[in-house]
Amino acid sequence: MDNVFEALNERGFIKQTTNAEQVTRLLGEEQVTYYVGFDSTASSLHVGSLVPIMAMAHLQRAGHKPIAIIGGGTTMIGDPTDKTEMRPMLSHEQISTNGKGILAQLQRYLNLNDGIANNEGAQTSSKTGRFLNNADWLLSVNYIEFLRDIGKHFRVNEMIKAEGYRQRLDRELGLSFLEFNYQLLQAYDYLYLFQEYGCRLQLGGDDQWGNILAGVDLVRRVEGERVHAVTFPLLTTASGAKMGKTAGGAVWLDAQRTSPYEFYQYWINVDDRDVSRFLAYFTFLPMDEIRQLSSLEDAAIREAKEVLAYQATKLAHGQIEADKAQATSRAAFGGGNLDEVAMPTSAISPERLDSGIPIMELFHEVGLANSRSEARRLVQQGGAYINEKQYRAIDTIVGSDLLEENALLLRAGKKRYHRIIIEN
RNA sequence: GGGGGUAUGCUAGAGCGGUCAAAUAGGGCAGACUGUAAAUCUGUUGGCUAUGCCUACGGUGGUUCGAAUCCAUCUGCCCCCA
Repeated sequence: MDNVFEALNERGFIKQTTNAEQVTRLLGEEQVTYYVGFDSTASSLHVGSLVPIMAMAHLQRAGHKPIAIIGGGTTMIGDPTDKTEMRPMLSHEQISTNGKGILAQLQRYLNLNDGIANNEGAQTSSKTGRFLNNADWLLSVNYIEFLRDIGKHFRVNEMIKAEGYRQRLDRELGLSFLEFNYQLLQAYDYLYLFQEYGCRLQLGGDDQWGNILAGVDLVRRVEGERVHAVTFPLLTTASGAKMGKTAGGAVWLDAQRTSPYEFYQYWINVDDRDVSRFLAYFTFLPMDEIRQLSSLEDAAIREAKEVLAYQATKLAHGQIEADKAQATSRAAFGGGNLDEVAMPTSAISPERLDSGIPIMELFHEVGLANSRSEARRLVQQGGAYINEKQYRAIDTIVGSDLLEENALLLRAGKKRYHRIIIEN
């Protein structure tokens, strides 16, 4: 059987490692406990977090044991490395609320227990991972002890050489002492997880390399043990944008924020040049199959995109939702039967429709336009369709005469659909 | 602690006291072209009971017939000195 590390590497997950050979050997010889920290500034993860999640899942499938932590303690400080400004600080309660949402999402990909609440949980196997909040150990840290036990291992001279800090210092942007400590806390996380759970591998985005290494060093200094680090490349789309950004903002894993259909559409609409990379990252399909899909050209690339969208949606929302999303998408764009399809739908009373509704009001109400003015523009510019017929007059009144099989199919622009059915 | 600067629409960034809902760029949206892709071109981009009205240029007060533009003060951010 292939070594997981090699498999990950083949899929493009590996950017830097402390030592590729040693990591490979470690993963081949024993069950390794590994950890990844997740941003807990929101109650949902977005597709950008999918890279670490998928990597964790590959590792767990190979028999290793994950720990996912949310930065209840560190988020309260704000990581200075990737930002030119401070990150927002959140309250403890806020973070643990967010954590619940994040855990639920991670559990779709990983076999994880809430390590905080029900550690005694029933169906745990040796692979079952943990979900922890670093606030649990960071908040109780005693400052003097921390300085003495941890702080003494850090050289300020070295810390300020780090790219992230240096940028902040060079630009005279200022770096608060609070932020300067971020690295120590993250390093301490690693030490703690090593001591408590025998964690010997940390993974993270490449921007975390410095912070992760600080942890590796700390473990070596304190415990005299060699632990490892692996980073993922930071994903951008072919057009240079950050991964997972779309018109309406981020693409979330939470079905409430980004519906499975929208999620599916995100992947379908991915840039051609991103397809093969994304298949490797965001699906579990064997590489042979991915290579085959990647060889498709021109319009046929859409087949590959469909596979990508279906697989990614299935992972995030389950097969049933993925099937629905696919059917909807196919119907909407492939000329299939739109009536049978699950798309955003709302109901309207027959009385209201009988008395007629201005087209602007209708498009605004169902969310295809954010305001009446926007709806007006949409109509004027020829982007408003009802039952696939374009309406350009802003004084159009939509009445029951337009019903087809008791429903109205609204479309805004080329891709956004909404169906209206009659209430009964 | 002292001195100075800055605060504008989704973002960046212009803005003479009237003609500013506010230049320009990016982003977004729509149209054309396409493959539900990219690139390109065009239009559009505060709200509304819509040839007009309302709300907006960090907060609050003031000067003025009239302020995003002037004054005072408060707040945030930044810089210099200590």
